[in-house]
Amino acid sequence: MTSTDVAAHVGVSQATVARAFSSPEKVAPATRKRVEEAAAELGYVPNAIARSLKSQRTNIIAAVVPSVGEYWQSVLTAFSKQLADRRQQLLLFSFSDPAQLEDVLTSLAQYRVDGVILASASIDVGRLARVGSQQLPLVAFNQPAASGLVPSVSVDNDLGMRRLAAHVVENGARRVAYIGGVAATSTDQTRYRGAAQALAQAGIACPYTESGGWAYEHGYGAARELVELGELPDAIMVAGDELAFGVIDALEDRGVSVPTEVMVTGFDGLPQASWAGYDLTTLTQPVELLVEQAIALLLGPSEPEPADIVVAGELRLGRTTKSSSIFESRKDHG
Amino acid sequence: MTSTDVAAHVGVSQATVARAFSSPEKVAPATRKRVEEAAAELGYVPNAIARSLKSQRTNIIAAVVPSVGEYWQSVLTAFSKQLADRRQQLLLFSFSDPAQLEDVLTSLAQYRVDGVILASASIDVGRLARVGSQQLPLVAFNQPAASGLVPSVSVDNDLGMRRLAAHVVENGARRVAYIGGVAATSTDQTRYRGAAQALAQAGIACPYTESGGWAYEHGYGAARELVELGELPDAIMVAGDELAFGVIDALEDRGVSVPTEVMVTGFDGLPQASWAGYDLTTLTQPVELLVEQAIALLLGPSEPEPADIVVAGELRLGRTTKSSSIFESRKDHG
DNA sequence: TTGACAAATGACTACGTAGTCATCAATGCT
DNA sequence: AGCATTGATGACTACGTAGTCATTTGTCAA
Repeated sequence: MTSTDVAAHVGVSQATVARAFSSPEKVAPATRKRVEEAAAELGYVPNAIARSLKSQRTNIIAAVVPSVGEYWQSVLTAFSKQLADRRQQLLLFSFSDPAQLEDVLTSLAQYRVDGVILASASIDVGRLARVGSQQLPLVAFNQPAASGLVPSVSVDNDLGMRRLAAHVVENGARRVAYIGGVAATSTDQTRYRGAAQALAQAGIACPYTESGGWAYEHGYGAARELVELGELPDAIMVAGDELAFGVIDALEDRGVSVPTEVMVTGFDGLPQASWAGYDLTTLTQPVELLVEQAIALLLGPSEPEPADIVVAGELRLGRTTKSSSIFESRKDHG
Repeated sequence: MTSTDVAAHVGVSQATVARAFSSPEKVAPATRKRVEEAAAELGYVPNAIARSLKSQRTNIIAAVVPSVGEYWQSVLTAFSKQLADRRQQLLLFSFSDPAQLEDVLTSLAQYRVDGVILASASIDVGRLARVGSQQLPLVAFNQPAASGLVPSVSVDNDLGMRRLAAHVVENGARRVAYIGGVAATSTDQTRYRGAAQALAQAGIACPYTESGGWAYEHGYGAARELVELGELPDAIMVAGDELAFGVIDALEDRGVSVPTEVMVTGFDGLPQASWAGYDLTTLTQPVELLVEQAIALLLGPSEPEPADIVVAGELRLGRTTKSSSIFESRKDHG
């Protein structure tokens, strides 16, 4: 069923049928009505493939996103919603292993999408630059390393961690440990640096432990080791919420009470951070806003010149840093 | 940069360049090599849009998925992974409100995808039938109502709930309450029926409470009301894991201990069910297997005649139904 | 009444590819 | 040597649409 078929049925030319759908104002109301009725009757729907070929616009945005991780899923949800509002479709490319990225980018290139959102901490800078060098509109999402190379949108990792650090210090923490995700990623580095520097200003050291991933079990494992080594700090700052959930569960499984004995902070502001079971102190990323900015960069009127948009997050205070009496007394003396 | 450009550069015809990419075995090795080198040099990548137009296959599968819900996110992840393995792309159509479905299906029709996965509990049967009546390959995912109308793949909701019910009875529960999601959905109905019938066989009633949604806060709210009404049962069977997390947190927030005072079961087997903080007894859906079956139906060699594939889930026993001494004694006397 | 002008529509073509068919060279067989 | 067969390649065209340009129709004013 093509526009030509409909045209024959109505007794007009194919061009008129095409116009009736793509620019209705150029067709006389009476004609338009006849075309629409015939289309409905025959079950005709414009072919987006053919339109894309002719018009050189697909109305499709590709998202390259890691296939695991609570955080990325929430980002994906936001993208899908906001793109739908703008009548764009989302072509999803997910990968579990950075090694697959090569394949992903290859098949991505074939689809002539209108833009690409690159969301992953683990894309190395070289590859990024190569992708960016194509004429394809591209936005890096929450990838501090992309700064300057390609347009990017991120939460203010540094500021966020500083605020969390200030908060735990204010609540009386004097010894602080940091549990990171993957040390090789720029996100991990930026966050740790923020925490370490803020703590250093208060004269507090901040030893770093790499958990090796961003998932619950990585956090659980890292915290378990910390407990087994003894010497628990007053607070553990964790690089991501999902890790933090694992840290909390590992602590409590071993009889270490949060926050009475150890405070815990996260980062991301996942929905689960607000669940009563965790009620985590964390930095909530304004995901909707970040996504909005990313889409604006992509679909904006002009070519997005390499712009780096950094948005501040919001401090969420949960029970995991409620100052206990121990810390309170210490605060008084400090 | 088109195949014609590459052809001119190499000194062969456009047809040969096209063949070098789409069916390399039909091109002499030497020629193929020259074409590949020229393509790499010029940065040529085949245009999937044009190919789709010509070949009438897009290699794109559309997924229509609710934009919220932990469960759907895990399903989506599985689809995206498995489709990538089969060199298919995933075009994502998400919706937060069933009213948006009309729009979604309209734009979906334009893209001439090779198949559609319809994953939602809240698509009404009439609409389903209408979509199914097109010649478009379609699979309904976890939608009991689709049976007979369109090919479908689901977990065995009935069996799963029966097994959970048997388990709580075995652990000594005598009074059981059921918290559902959205009563109008077939998933909710099927699950409740399974639980109610299994419990009836043990002579136990199973009052149903609708929570009004599938999210954490719906479960939390429903459980809070249950507590405030007093008369707590021995066990609460919940229609979904995410709801169950809310139920557990609501109970413990109000000083009701799980499982000592009340047992809780879920359904779905989300990753978080295995987190130590919840360690939920639930029915784990074999998501990877379900997805595999759905894709097989879609991409299978023949037209998928309306087949209903039902796969059994796996019982996961967590601490939320560990039989306490109270129940143990009761079990002895039972 | 006629010329000027706008609105509506039709004819035609290009977008980039892949499949069909034809052509040509090389090989194997009798 | 002559013929059939196979493999490699080129010419050509269709896929379904939208934009360009030309043509027709209708309207209004002088």
